[in-house]
Amino acid sequence: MAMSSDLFKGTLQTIILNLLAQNEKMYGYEITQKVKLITQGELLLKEGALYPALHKLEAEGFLETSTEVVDNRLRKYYSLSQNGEKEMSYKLEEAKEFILNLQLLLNIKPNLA
Amino acid sequence: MAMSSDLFKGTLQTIILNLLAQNEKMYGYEITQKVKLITQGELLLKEGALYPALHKLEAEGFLETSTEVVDNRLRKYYSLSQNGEKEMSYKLEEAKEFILNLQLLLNIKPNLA
DNA sequence: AACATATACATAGACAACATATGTATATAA
DNA sequence: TTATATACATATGTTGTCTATGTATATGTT
Repeated sequence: MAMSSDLFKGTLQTIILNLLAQNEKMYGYEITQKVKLITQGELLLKEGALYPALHKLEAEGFLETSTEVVDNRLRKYYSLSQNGEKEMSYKLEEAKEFILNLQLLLNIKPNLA
Repeated sequence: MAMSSDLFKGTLQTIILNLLAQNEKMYGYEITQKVKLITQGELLLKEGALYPALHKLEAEGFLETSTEVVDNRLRKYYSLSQNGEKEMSYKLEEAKEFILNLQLLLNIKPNLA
């Protein structure tokens, strides 16, 4: 990643799982571009961070893969397994708690609701 | 730290600087208790994380120290230097950006305003 | 009196995450 | 022809935090 330094450490898995929850199936390069788009270029997800994270999530049984060849280039699609959906829900709640606590600690106005 | 896993990685310096911006001077143990109180025990700041972080911030010139003896026990008070105040402002803005981007990526409703 | 817990500092070593750098390969734009 | 975009992957290094350990005093419990 880049720019905002290492604040995103620890959130990468949550981000990946959440994107896959919203998109059904995605391939690695697509994820990097999606993240870049959503954050307007402020977060640049590097291959050295992404691919090991994907492999780990797959090894843990949270992701399933299928490959396609497009324009003579390989695409490895990832999608959430059932366990992956559970893990995603869990990590999302955890992230919400994290954000609230961080806002409290930094004295930032928290979400109204 | 504990509980919410390693989500807080990368935010510790920002948290410390911000607490010192709000409290003028604090000692290490006090910081751990303050964090525990604010997060209702969800974030437990460990000495192995806190003290190295304080030493690093001091070495970088962001913190100044003074010692006092209370009840025969040493207290090492930390306070923000001028550079520390600047750094705090910078890191706070960075943290706000981070939270917004994270909320966007996780499809969580961001702060209204 | 003995023991555990709270207060208060500190460091050594392990681990995990992410960054940097590098590698392969095809397609397209300049 | 060269650079950039697409698309995968891994080896190595750095860094932050955690675990564990150490010292020492004060207080609360049994």
